[in-house]
Amino acid sequence: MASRTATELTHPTRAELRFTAVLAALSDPMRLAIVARLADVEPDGELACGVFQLPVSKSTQSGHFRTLREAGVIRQRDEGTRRLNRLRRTDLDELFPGLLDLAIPQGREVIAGLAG
Amino acid sequence: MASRTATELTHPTRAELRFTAVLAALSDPMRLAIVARLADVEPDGELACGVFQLPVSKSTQSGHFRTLREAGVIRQRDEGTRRLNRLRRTDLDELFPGLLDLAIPQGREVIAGLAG
DNA sequence: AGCAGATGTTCGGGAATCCTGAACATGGTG
DNA sequence: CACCATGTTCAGGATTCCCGAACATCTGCT
Repeated sequence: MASRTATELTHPTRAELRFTAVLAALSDPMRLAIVARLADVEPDGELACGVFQLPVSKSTQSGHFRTLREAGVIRQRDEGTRRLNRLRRTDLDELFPGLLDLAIPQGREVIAGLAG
Repeated sequence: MASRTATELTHPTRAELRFTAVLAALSDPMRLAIVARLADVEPDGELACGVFQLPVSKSTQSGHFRTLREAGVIRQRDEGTRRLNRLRRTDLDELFPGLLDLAIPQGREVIAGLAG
């Protein structure tokens, strides 16, 4: 899947990262949860889209990942049938120091709220 | 004006501030510019809505202020015919330390881009 | 008091965005 | 090859955003 032919997995370069886009990407509970789980497997840890069991439809989840990638919060690559996601920690820490450290605990709270 | 009778200027308490709402409020260039200008008159400095000369319509600007207030980023009070705005610095710093210090320079860049 | 100006808010319509189920595409497996 | 698993795309309805126009409130002037 992943339609490699159609959507070529475009990522913004570090210089192209925009604060407003990153904030917009992080301003959603589901996306915060995704970021927090990715932070738990750092560094170099990757998680497939499917392992996140969020209470939203599959297409909505797909949209969330695209939003995060186009904002530059995560990096995606295809491996076989799965799309693997990794947090762009170094880029974000360099440009917006402290932001991820603020967002990640908030994402964990979302996860706790979903489970509990 | 300010329609004191209809919309009673409701502010969230500190405990009611939500990270996602604050991030959403800060994820817009115009609102970032507002925050940066309010930061320049801290502490206890207040600015009327009208002093911000943003390239948006008056009604849009009014909506931006409401978004910021309902997210808990600013505090508003009416004085005569003007609505005065103040940054909720202590609340935000306590709950999300570093976030404003990240957002304010970004807002200044927006302002510089508008002037230049 | 009455009227005009200043400052903001609200309302209605058109544009853009978000969420979802259904259909589609691709890779792995028996 | 048939089948399943993983994700994406598409079309629709609902929500949100932006704007101009109209409205509301306060202040000042005569």
